[in-house]
Amino acid sequence: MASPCGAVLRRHAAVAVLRAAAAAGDLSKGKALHARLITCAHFDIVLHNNLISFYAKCGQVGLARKVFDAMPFRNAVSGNLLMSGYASSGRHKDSLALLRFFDFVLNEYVLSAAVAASAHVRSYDVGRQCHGYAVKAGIAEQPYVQNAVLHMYCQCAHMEDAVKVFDNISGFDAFAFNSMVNGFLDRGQLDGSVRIVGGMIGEVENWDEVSYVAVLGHCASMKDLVLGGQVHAQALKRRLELNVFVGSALVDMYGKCDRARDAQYVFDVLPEKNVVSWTAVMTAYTQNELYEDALQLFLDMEMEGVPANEFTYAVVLNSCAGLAALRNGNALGACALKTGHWTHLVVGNALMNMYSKSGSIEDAWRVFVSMPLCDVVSWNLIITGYAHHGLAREAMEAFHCMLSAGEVPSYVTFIGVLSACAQLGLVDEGFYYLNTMMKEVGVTPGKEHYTCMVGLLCRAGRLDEAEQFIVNNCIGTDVVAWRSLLSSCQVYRNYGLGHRVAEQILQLKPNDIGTYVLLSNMYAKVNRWDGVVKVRKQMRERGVRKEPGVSWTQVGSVVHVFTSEDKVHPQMDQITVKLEELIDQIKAIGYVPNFAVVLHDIEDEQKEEHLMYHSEKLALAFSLIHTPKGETIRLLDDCKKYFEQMRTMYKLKLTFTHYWCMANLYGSVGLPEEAEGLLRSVPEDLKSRALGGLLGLCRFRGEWGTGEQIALRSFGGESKGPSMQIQYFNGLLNDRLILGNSEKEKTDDEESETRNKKSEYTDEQSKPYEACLAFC
DNA sequence: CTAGGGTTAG
Repeated sequence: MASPCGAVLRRHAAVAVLRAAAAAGDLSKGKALHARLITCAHFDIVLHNNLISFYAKCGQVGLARKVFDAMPFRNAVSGNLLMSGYASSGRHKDSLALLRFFDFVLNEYVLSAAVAASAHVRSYDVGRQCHGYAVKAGIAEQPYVQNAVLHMYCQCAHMEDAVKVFDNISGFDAFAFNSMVNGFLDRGQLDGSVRIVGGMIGEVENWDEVSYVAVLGHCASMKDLVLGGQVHAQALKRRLELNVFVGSALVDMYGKCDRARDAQYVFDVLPEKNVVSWTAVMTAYTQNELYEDALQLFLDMEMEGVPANEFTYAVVLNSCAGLAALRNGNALGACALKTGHWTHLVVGNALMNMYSKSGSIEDAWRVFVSMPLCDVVSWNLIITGYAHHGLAREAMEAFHCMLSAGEVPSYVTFIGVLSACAQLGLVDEGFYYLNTMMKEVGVTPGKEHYTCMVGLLCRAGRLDEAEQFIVNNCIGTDVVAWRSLLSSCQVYRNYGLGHRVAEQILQLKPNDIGTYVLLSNMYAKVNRWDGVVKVRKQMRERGVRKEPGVSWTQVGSVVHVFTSEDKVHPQMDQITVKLEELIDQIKAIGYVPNFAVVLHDIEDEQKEEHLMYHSEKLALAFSLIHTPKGETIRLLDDCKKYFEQMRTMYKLKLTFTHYWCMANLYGSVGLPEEAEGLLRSVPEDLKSRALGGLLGLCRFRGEWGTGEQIALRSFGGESKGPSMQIQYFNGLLNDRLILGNSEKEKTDDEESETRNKKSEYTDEQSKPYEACLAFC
């Protein structure tokens, strides 16, 4: 029997049950009650609102909406409940769309929800309108509204507006400070975040855990390990280091400050690890070049049953990129496809990066065209990827596509574009991009761009202009720019300028081996042996040594890394036996042992050992033991890394020898496509000689057909006629060794050394591998 | 019957 009093009682009971069901997440209990209420209850706004609240908390925002739509009268509470329902299921757009249907006055609750939704969808316009409404309604000063507005301006990248709101707040409010720090960090405005963090330091006792995360993010961006350590100490004091958010932020901070071990320690003590903390520690490893450890952690994570997300895939793919581990990268790409993460922007970008760094620009392109959406990073990857691979025309074409797609080029874009211009010798275009277009899009040229321009001028043989350019643009203290000029001086045999440049560089006291090699070579060319002595002396003083060689290969799913004189590999005995066997075999067919070219003298008795323990040889012997007959062995080492650095980062003018060695290395480890691709990028003036390297390889392997094809293709449409090409190829067949035709082929390193000592050093290090492959 | 900010990628 329904009486008014009974109805009220029942309504109170129903509200209590709904709240309990919502707290327990018990959808069916609440639904059953709803069904009963429809038949017998007296419905008012409060009961309706409770139903909305219940459905929203159970994640059934669609049902909550049905209740809302069916209400005869609604109030601000109904609106707010529905909006927060949409917010918690991430449907911020739908939440904003509701505003048009609200037939009641918006209060501070609804407005802060609306402003928060605008922040989520990054809609400055809607957010500002809401702010205006709040000002008119006189509730803009309410703390919740004010903070939501402040956060909205930060998210929508209008820091000027945010600062205005921020300045209006009196006293210390953790929320406001946190939003400001994160806003500045997202925009990369470190000066701004320094100011805000400065204001927070005296208020540590008022920080909440989000403050720790924000300030740690600031330390990570600034690489401020001193402040970071202090924040860590404060977190320990308040037992916050075990909080998964704070812990992950600490891991990230240590990783970005180059402290991988500290990052690992923080991670290890975390009692609850989620996918973010796992990914953060993997990132720390990757950024500190501990790629194998990062990949191992990925497996550990899988073992723990924590599913990877798109960021995880991005990180492990970057580890693969660092290792040039094409097979792992491919497999991880397949996993990402299977788990549905492939379509994420970050995964696509990481895949492109991996393929590009592993030498397969075609695959990078395939990923690029199949990505559902791309951003400026994707375009940069494809442009710089093409430029890296010596495909400057394709790089320029991609750049023009980018412009017509309406994407705004960034700092990185112009590095790729200018280096492509340098490869193509497009001086005027280069200056147009530097002086006109970069201004138009608001990118301030940096050292990298100026260095590209130096390379461009050098490439065009305008060495004096290049020198002037260095001086005019105040990059005279940059060793890289001078190095670029110095190597060009050698190419163009301008030893007068070269000598001057060498003196300049010497004054800068560089600390990398490559520069000293160039310098000593330069002095040797002009017969200034006093200069060579000076270079050696400075090198010793600065403690510059040749870096130990590292090579790696993949057998099954494991990447094995070898260093020179490696003695720790568990299968070292087998490897040594195999290696001795191989060396005996190739000695029998006329191989004369060569020695690694180093700048330091090797004692006679150590020579044989150096030969034996050279890292590439170890990796090769290992691969041969473990790889089925006929399968391709992929062996990569620092040569590739150094080569790419010389070519792209330092913008060095490479000599024929560099290309030859690299192509030969690729060929000898079973990557003839890479060798061919590389040789296609050889500058015109060096082409015929570099081509000889690849043809020689074909000859060595008895691949006549391939050799002929390469000869035809590489010369096709260019200066020489077909018959000449074949003749050239055939002519090479008669030489026992390709390098036999010139004494200039010695590596730049040691030319002076060889001249003095008439020693047995040559650059034919790759030859034994060819022989090995011919045998096995 | 109602509310805010955070960690991982290039």
